[in-house]
Amino acid sequence: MDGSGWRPVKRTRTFEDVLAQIERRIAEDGLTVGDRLPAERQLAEQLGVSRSSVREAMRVLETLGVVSSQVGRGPDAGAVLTSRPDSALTDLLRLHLGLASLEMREVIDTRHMIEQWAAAHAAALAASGRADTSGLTAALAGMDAARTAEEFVEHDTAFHCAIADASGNRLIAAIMRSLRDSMRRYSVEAVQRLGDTSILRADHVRILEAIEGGRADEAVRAVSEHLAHAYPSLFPAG
Amino acid sequence: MDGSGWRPVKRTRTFEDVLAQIERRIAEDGLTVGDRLPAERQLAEQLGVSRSSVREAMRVLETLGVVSSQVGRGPDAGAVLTSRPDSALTDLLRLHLGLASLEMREVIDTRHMIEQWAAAHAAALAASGRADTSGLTAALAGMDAARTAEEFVEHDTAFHCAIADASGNRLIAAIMRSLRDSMRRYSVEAVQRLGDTSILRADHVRILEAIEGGRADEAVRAVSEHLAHAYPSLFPAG
DNA sequence: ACCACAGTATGGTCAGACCATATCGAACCA
DNA sequence: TGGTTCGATATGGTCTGACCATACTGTGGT
Repeated sequence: MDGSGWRPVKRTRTFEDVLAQIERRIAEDGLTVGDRLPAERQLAEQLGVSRSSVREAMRVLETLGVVSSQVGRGPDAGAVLTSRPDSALTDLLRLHLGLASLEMREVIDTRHMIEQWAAAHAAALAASGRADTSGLTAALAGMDAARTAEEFVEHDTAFHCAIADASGNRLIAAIMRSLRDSMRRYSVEAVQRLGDTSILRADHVRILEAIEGGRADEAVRAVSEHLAHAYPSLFPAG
Repeated sequence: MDGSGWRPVKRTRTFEDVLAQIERRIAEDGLTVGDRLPAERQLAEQLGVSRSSVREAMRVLETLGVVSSQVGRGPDAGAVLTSRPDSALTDLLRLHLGLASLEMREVIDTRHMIEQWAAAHAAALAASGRADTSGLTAALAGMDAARTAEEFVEHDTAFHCAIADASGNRLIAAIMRSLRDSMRRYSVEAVQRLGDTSILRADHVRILEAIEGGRADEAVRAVSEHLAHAYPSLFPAG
């Protein structure tokens, strides 16, 4: 070890530096959704790095759902700040499920937790007239019109995501969407195994009425029993 | 429109193609944590793309906590499959909070939800002797020894993350860790405002005893009242 | 007023070079 | 035989410069 001091144990890669700079600018300049970042070449020159490094930083930001890149020219082109945590969470779940570092059981338990919370809070908001339940009835109609398990699951997903939306918490809604996206195949198989969806329909109506009636406890119970109906193998005790 | 078929509405960028190929190989070859991906140059040649595109794909995978890159040579060098969803989630939350597309209230409500769930399930596991609560007592001791709000919050975070770990759900534990990381500053301020931490300590003991005693309902109540004590402004009704 | 077309700024991609790091291996010495 | 030294090599990290595809911008002609 030399006496002139320590070099950091972990080197800082250039793109990480670029990331930090961009994050700093977002905070200092108060940038928000819709604002544009400088062009890649311009950013590279400003920061004294190569365009490759800037691009790698952009890939990270894009992966995290913070920017969206558009080619071409004009006001809509370039890297625009957005807020799409959904796809980031979905990718994360899908890849970690693929690596077998997460099990489906964990995903479904998480969904169960969120589902109950969202239903309770949506009901509480509805009780004071601040919940939008139009998406729920629309999804219900979609399920009735569905001709395949895939279609059914699509609208079922929309129904449950609408509950999360109605709960007023965007983080929980984003997690819900990602959970449903990453377990789509599993859900389709569950519906196919079940065959008859009339029980699920009755559950959905019960959930919807509990939420619109502002009865949070009843909504939680309804959600819980609904999941037991949809995945009987995971909730053996009922 | 030409008669020879459609071009996709959305172009597929090269690095997205690389990502799909890598994901396919993970699934087909049954790769898992600890396995190595081919070297960047080799992968580029195999897929017929430039190294830049491979590198951008690597940045994405690294961002999602799926690979970890090491320079040098030997068995540990190169891109190794890992499973670190925590930092990915933390980055995601931090950036979206920075963009003001998420509010602290939403984060704390989510934490409240997870905290209750984790406490209940940790208690249930403890009732059948399958929960490891050693991390809880260690964190408790750490809080007693803390001399600053920062130190206290650090061990407090460890305590609550240990509950999530003891719940046996890695996804929920990862979310918990990310939530706490992204609200660290807020927690420190809350503790400083509070001044006296003896109430929090009593809460923690109560939570720990409820979990170790396998009393899930009591654990949920204890957690809820604990959060009300820690953030009185957010839970006005008690 | 409209349209056609060249100009241009943007991201997307590639090729090739060089650097820093860490291991491997052979040559060399004790 | 055993250890050390030092070059070879494989790896990711970075930079440069070029070219392409895309989509707006502005100009000029009708």
